[in-house]
Amino acid sequence: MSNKKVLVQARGITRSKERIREENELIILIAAEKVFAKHGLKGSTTKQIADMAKLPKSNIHYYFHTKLNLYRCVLESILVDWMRAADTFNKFDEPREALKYYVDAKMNLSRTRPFGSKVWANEIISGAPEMEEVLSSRLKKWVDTCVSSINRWIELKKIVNVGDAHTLLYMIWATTQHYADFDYQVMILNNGKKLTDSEFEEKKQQVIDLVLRSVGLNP
Amino acid sequence: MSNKKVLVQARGITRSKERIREENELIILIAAEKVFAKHGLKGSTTKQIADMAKLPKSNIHYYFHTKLNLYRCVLESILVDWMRAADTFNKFDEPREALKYYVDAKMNLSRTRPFGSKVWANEIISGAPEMEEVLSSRLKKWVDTCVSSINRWIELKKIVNVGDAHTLLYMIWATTQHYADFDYQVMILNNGKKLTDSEFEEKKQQVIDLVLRSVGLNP
DNA sequence: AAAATTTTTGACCATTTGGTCAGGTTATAT
DNA sequence: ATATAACCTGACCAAATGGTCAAAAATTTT
Repeated sequence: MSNKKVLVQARGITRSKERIREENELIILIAAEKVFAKHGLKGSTTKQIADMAKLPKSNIHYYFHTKLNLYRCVLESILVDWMRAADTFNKFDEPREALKYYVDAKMNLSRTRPFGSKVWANEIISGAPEMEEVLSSRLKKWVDTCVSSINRWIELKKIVNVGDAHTLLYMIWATTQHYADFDYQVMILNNGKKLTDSEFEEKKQQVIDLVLRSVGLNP
Repeated sequence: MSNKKVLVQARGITRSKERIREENELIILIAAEKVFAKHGLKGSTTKQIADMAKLPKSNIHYYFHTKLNLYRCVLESILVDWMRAADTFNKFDEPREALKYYVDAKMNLSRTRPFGSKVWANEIISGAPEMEEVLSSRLKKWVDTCVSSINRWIELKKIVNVGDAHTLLYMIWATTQHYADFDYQVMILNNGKKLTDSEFEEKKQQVIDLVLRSVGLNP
């Protein structure tokens, strides 16, 4: 019996069944994201996830059936946040605004959801066995519209001709995600201390400036 | 009995013992690098590595004793190449040259040794349990000298003031390694086709130009 | 050519792992 | 209040895994 449940019952309150499912699925998803981030799909064990969630292992299987299914659910839940950040790119006509807000959104995501970024990174590094379809359909489509925007900016001479627009996009992805995926390395090179919020804000602004200058815009 | 051995013996030639060890260790290291790149340390099995090397599992243990030791050897062997590329940065006084040749070297490494880059990425993502010391000693020292160079360029007004020099360094690392670590994603977004050599050369030049412009240099 | 050394490998083992299941508990509908 | 449905979990299992070992085969040394 969980501590939470004991507390709740001591007050004579009962959790509704719907709430129970909702709560536990969220607890497990959050725990799984951390464990998958650190060890990848194959390297993570359901026992580790259960311990992280402070639930018995059987409970994980009760809610998500298999480890692979839980993994897919984690990826899916990350995708939601990811696509929301992606939207910002097409909200602005001017490259200066679009790039600035997109980099800002991506950096914030790296700060607030580093484990999610790591799970994605692991998935892609290992050949995207579970995300192949998402990549070649949803992501491809989104990238194509971005590429069009960038190419239009180039035609209108609003930014420098970068050659292939993908190269710019990859630079933005890689640079912003670096602060999530390689946060441990960043910490070590920051004299062993995690970046403070204000240090992170500084870095964010610097990244924005680097990106703007890289396409010939004066920040 | 391996095919190779049969061939060799059919010609009445015997391999020297030293050569045997050298050869097999290399075969295993190359196989292990591929498997570790795809599944990480915990997710890779000695059986997978053995199959990839086309050797019996016992043979892996004969040469490297444990999986962890083999993993460390793989990391060590990657580090050699990695540090060689790093040297190019300090070979030039002018930022234009230094940045150009460093990005060039890093991009070439991503092209020729993608699996090594992935193993490193996995190691850092999972908190660098085996490479902590290397990171905080060798890498830290190298980064410090780079940061000094960059800061000097800024003082001499040879490049724009980028704020923290680390930010620039991270952008270069992230962007160049993206072509190794996320090669699968790059392929999908390149209409499912691997980048050809000439396409890769184009990308490389575009990355160099982006980096140079990002610090205010006209490529 | 015989002894010593190194390499090779199948058989084996203890442990770990993902997953099942029966039986108990808790909440909800009637 | 009782029946039904949902939730919970310890005990269990078959398969996979890292690693061992003894004995055979190949090579080098004497």
